[in-house]
Amino acid sequence: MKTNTTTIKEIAILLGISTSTVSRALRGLPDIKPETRNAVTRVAEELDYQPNQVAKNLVKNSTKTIGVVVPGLNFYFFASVLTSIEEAALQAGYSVIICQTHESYLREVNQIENLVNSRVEGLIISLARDTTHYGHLEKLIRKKIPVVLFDRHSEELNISKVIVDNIKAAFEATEHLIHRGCKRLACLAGPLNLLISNERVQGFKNALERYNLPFYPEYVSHGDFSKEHSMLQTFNLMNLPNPPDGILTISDRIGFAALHALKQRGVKVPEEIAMVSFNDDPFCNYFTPSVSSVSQPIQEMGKEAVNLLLKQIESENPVPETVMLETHLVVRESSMRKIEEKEQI
Amino acid sequence: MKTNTTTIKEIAILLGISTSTVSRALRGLPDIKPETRNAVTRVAEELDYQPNQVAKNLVKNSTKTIGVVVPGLNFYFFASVLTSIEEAALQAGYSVIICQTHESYLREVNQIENLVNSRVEGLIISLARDTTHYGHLEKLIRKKIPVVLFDRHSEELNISKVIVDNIKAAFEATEHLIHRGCKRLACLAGPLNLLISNERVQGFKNALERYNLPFYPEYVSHGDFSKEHSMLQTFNLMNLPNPPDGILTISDRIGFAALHALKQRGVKVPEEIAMVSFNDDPFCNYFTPSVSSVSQPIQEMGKEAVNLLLKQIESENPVPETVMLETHLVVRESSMRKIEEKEQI
DNA sequence: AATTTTCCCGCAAACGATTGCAGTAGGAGT
DNA sequence: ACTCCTACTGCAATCGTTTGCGGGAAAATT
Repeated sequence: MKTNTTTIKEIAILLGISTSTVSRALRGLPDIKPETRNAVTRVAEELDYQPNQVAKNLVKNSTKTIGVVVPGLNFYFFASVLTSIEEAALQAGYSVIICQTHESYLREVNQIENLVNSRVEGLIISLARDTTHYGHLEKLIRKKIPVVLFDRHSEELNISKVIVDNIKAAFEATEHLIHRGCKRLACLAGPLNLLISNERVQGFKNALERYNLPFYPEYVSHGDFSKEHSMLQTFNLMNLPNPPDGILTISDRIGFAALHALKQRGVKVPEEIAMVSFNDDPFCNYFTPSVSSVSQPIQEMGKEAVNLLLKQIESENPVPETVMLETHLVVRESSMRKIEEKEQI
Repeated sequence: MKTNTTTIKEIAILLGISTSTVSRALRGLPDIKPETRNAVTRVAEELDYQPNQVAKNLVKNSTKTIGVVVPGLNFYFFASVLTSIEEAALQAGYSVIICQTHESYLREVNQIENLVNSRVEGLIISLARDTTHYGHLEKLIRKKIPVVLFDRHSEELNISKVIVDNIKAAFEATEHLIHRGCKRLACLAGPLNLLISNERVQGFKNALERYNLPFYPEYVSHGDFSKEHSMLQTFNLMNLPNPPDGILTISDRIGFAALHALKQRGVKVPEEIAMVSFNDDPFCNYFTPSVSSVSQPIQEMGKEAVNLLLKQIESENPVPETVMLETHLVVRESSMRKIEEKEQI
């Protein structure tokens, strides 16, 4: 259907003046006689004039928008970071366009291309699960389009990032399990090509090593974050001849599914198996037992991502920066088993 | 920083031909000599030419985008509908711009205005909690901008909608509780001005009436969906001289909080209090007891919303349509109390 | 050889705004 | 009466595309 849009030209014709005068009048520029200004604003009001942002963008050669590309909105973590990104962007006078990749590499490439074609002034990206090569991102660098990666990044890329020390975070979470008396520790990880997953596994391993606990490869299981897969991974762990007594899951999505699986099996958490997870989803509180989880500084991540991006947009010759933020472990019931005296730290 | 963008003009100059030829060559239009076409595509490739969507939109006077405005992305329901909207839009060759209102009326007005200024070709909207007057939507009608409301709508507006029969859904959920032997039914509702909340309360009342159960106003409690408020509402119910033995919550967010509160009080669910909720969030499965909930046809809602919108965009004189979709109650543990013989239906 | 047709390609306007510069009218200054 | 400002306003170019129309050269027809 044909939309009713009034243009600056129509106003100009109606008043018998030029479009430039109308434009200036509407924007409150000086050098416009009060009477004409009033006339213009009155007519604009009457005709419900709304400036065409598309035309504005073209002439200004600037859209004042940034694109945000995330794997999905169904995850607490991304939905929340996104909200804080939006907030920070708004403060700076930018609007944001949100895109989901649904973990697909192809979609990621497409979405980024579309955003670039729509002339966003910068991109904040968290990589899809399936992204293993980075030509599309290198292209952005070549085109000098400001980019900031967060959470799901890649070491290969010389791009600004805002991340957390996943190795340290996982180390501390594992350490906590060890302190609570766990001896046979398992880890439910994500896909093999996902950096943050591997980093967390690394932290897990480091902790075992530090505390002289044996590391069995079969105790580290990789999955795709799905509920089904995660539960399967958990069952597999339980079917081992010597099941673990502590599990680190590298995401709440996995953790919740694992907990569910354990419940189905009638395993007592934390008595028989203690558990720590990642992301501190608000639902952690709702579970019985409530779930211990590594909390990421979501607000700050969004804010920092926007900061880094704006810095790039504004500076003439920006250098990639990496901002590393602090995590903290939120201890809840799922990891609080009673410990014997001698083990207490 | 200055972005490296190549324009059609640069290609034209480089090849000593006109921009129109370049434009036609790139778009595969006829009437271009194969050699020139090849030359153009080669240079375009080399220079990483990406068409400026902004300019395209301006001349075509069409953006092939639709705007989606939702209260927030943190809710399973909206995040999911959104995904299915995106899917359907993509199929039809449209991209979507997602906006959150964070339940604020002002934000809703702003976001819609921005989208209109950016010349989206239509809007799919679910109203903010705080939206009580509808001038901004009536303006859209006046401007003949296609709009579809979903879920959170208003009866005052003569606009296309895709909704569910909330009264019926709540009736059935309540009926189910009655069938499971509940006698003193309570309802945890949303804000007083929220239509879907009131509809669900109405369905709740209808069921009580139908089954000759008394209705006590103090058993219907209104809140703002927040965890804190919802828990408080639950405690208040429990503090009544004669606490309920069945609760209908009009959203999982409220339901989960209520369940949490009941657990804190040591109330046995469903034995002492049975519970049914709304939205069928996947987390319903994870709770102990798992939560009975009214499932909404999320996929269809998104698809239908896009359908209705496209119909408006394409037709010359569209009439508002209302699509009402079917819900179904998913019964889980939270409502399955053992019932005595005589009560069995 | 003259005419018609076909095949390519370019000119220029258009989309809806912004903006540098020029121009006009009226009043002030001398 | 002349110049000079000042205060407004309009012209026209511009942003990067698309597109209707016209035109020239080569090929085909007569």
